[in-house]
Amino acid sequence: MNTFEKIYEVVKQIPRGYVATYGQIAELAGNRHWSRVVGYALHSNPQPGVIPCHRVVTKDGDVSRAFAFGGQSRQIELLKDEGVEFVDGHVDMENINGQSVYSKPLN
DNA sequence: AACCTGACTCGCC
DNA sequence: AGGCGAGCCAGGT
Repeated sequence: MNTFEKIYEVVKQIPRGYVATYGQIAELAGNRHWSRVVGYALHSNPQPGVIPCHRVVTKDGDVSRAFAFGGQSRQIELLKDEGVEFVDGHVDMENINGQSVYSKPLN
């Protein structure tokens, strides 16, 4: 399984209402240094509709500025619609489900 | 075929 | 405290 495959697997397992950071995904995929690759992998987005790339945010909880899916606003709306708390235009990194962001087990 | 760049993040200086 | 470099992979020029 190549790097992209792993990344996609991890991203696809992000539960609704949660968000994951690039670093988190990279780490779960194998190496935390893949954060950059994670972004690129999502950029390719080979399987739209299957890979919830809108649930992936930066470590600051901000959506990617180059989100080519309808704009950051669109991504934020989607997340809000899933129950993700937003504060000042970014994901509430401290209060999602009472936990810290996406601390759910990703296996 | 080699080099550059890109949806990132962390550690040093 | 802010800025810069390093580490990863794939696709385009």
